[in-house]
Amino acid sequence: MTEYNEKQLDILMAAESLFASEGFDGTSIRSIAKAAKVNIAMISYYFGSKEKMLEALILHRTSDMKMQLDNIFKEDLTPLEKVERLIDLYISRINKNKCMYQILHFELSTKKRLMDMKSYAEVKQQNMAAFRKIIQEGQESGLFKTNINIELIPPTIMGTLVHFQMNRPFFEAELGIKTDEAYENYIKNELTSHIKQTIKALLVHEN
Amino acid sequence: MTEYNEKQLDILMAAESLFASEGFDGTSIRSIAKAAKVNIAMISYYFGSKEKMLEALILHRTSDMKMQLDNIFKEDLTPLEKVERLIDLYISRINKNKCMYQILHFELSTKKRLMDMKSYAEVKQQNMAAFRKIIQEGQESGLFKTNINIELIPPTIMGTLVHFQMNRPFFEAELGIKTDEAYENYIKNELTSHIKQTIKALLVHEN
DNA sequence: TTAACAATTAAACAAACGTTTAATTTAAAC
DNA sequence: GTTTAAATTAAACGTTTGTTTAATTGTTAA
Repeated sequence: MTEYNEKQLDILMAAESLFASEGFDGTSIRSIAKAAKVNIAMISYYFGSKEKMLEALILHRTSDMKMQLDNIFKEDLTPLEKVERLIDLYISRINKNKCMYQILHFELSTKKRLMDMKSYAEVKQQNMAAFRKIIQEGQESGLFKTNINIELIPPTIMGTLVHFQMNRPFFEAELGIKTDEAYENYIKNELTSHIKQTIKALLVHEN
Repeated sequence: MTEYNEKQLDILMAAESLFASEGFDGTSIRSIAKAAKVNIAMISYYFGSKEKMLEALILHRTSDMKMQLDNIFKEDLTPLEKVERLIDLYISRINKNKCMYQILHFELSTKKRLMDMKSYAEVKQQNMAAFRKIIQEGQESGLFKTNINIELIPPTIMGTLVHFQMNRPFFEAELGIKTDEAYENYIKNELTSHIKQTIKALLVHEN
């Protein structure tokens, strides 16, 4: 893991915020330099180019994620509890890294900058492997149904949240949400329990 | 509904495809003109500016969607059949308008070009109202559970599909999908039935 | 103190950008 | 055939873009 000094981190954080709200192509290095309070030449000086800085940023954040993931799945819980724990983890992580996911979303969908994304793909693979293991554990103990498509459950979990975030203005109007706090609370409570309820209904036999 | 001549449609279609794959800021009017085989001045001539052309494009596509929606919900089906029908509609529509959804996704998430999007918001509202009506119908007849959050079901349906599309390279590798045809078939079959199964499990009392 | 290197700056660079101009061609109407 | 307006063009416009240069300041070590 590469280390960055304070000024380099200033640049990366300013870039992250701007890339997320304006897009990579919509953000000039002059605006990044201004936000980070450094000279525009510092970006090329430290990172080589605007594009290499994006790579550095993505690498920086995804290696962060990898560390977070490792600290889970060590406790002794039932498969269902583990699934719920994983949903909580997904949601909090996406919320914490909103900007980075925004950027990743666009960069993944565009063919313009076909950067490696190897680091991100690794995180996703680890995620999927861990998830599959939990589900199979639940299936073997007879708790979970077996006629399900395991690979498509994470898309349902993450997709629901991301779609909600993407259409925030619409749902704020639809649900009468007026403050940032109320919005965050809605995600923490209603949205989280909707996702858990949905996955539970899909997985667990009704008795 | 504004009508466009053939050349104007050429421009709009070229722009749609490029905006989707390169992003709005990543696409130059010169590349659009080249793809549409017109002089670069024709874009300003017909639409006023690059940004106004994007507005025209979004308006053009969303008014298309509004028309499509009206032709549903007239048949005599059970609530569950209607839900399944709606899921099919969602999926085929997102698939048919992949490019436009790509563009909308980015434009909604960015604060850069705060265009009205009134037309799109209308479509979403109509969608939600129609969906709510179906669910309540099912609840009143005792078929559907009542402890559910109706507003969050469309995000689960659409989010699952969009997340799958967004991470296409990952899922192609994960699922061993090698051709475009196999990918489209996977969406038509496995993904569609996963979504139906999930929503059904959430909505319907077992047996 | 001086040598060496890192950090920082203002200025300049060519290239690409969206848009406009002014001239020309095409098409339609009379 | 002439007139009138629309369609189309190449060229130029002024900005903004990402990057580099060359000079200066700051820091560290001998």
